[in-house]
Amino acid sequence: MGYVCDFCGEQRSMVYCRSDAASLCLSCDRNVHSANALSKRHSRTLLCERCNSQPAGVRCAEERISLCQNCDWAGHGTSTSASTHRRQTINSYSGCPSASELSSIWSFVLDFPSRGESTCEQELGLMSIAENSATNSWGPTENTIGQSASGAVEVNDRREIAKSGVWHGSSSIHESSSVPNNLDQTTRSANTSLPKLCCPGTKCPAPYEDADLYEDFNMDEMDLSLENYEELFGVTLNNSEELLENGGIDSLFGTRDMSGADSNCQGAVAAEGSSVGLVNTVQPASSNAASADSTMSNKTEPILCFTEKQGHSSLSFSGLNVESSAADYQDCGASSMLLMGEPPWCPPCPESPFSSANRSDAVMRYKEKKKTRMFEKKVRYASRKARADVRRRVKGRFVKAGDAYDYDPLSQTRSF
DNA sequence: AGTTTAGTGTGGACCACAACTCGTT
DNA sequence: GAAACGAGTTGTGGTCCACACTAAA
Repeated sequence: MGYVCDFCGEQRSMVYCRSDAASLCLSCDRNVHSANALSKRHSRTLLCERCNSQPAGVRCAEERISLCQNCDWAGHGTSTSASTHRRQTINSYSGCPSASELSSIWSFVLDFPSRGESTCEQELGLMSIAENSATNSWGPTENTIGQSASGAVEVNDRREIAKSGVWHGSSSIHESSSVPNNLDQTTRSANTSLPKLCCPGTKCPAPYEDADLYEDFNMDEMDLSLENYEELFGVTLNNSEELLENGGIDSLFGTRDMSGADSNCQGAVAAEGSSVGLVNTVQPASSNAASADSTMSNKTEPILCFTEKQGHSSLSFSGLNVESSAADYQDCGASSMLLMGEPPWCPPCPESPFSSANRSDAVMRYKEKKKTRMFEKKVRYASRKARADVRRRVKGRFVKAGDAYDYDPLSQTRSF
């Protein structure tokens, strides 16, 4: 069970989609989840390599295996030797990431000991980033890469970063310890001409000037920074709480749609920043009413927004300076890739009130909170949805089989 | 400034029935 | 304890409608 793709039944499954409760190979994952705006929002993660039926939550660096919670507990919770294994959090993504992008999320994905030879991987390698940047709906990729000279980030650079597997800006793998930061050169060069990120609530000296600070940079710390908005930005916690209540980081970063003219990031100032990794990761996004709501309802409140205009990137907070418009987002597709991991948004610095313990506590709290909250309608039973999708109706209501209908989803015809 | 009207947005109810849950045998 | 069975419950999407809110007259 779970060894082969639930969709094609041929390839070995690699990722797990909770929404569909399905294990898929990479190509089917891509096919299935590029079908429509809703499917693009499905959150997927790697499949547990032990039980092959559950979504993996961690990766054991020692065993080089991705494990679900149960298998992780079984393997590491009991054995004293194994319990010391270094483990990385594996988080989910949505949208239609390309091969490069996937490999940047899961830097280890290409050297799975047991799966490296599958067709999926071959296909993975064949999927070109050009194809995706031009055609897929994974956010405004064409806008976020290939910057001007000042931006100094080109697609090639990005690919190199991806290859290096230490693109922590987007990787959801949290390995904060001591991965050599190949990003240094790129970030340094980029940072010399790009605005610096600054966290008003903290006293980070020359933030992000030191490329080491990028080391731990990914989305969950972004979450964290919002969770601790007050400390970080000196605004009332209510605002950030409400922001989170209303969809929080998901809406801000386009993991949900934002439709219509109201979806523009209502302004942004305060802190501007950019990072090579982040440029490709934090994508403004797309068009979801819920998200629009959240944005709307908080439009006078601090809003964190990433904007990209003519090669200039800026990551912004608050709600004043409009650097982006709805048009910027409308092409983002339903879902930019959502990367959840440990977010090094505001990296720890000596003066920061954030001790690492507090940080991890805050991350835990936020993750717990996020887990228990339903930000959007989730289809629990795909089979029921499939049925409902094809059922005939009268004025939107289901009708008995054989009865007259005025709407047939399959044929769009009427029986009377 | 206060009242009325028109327009817009939102959320809940409704429908049939396969899938699911749970208790009983 | 496991399996089979039956009864009750749940969840699915498009449409309608009541209600709340806003802007204009």
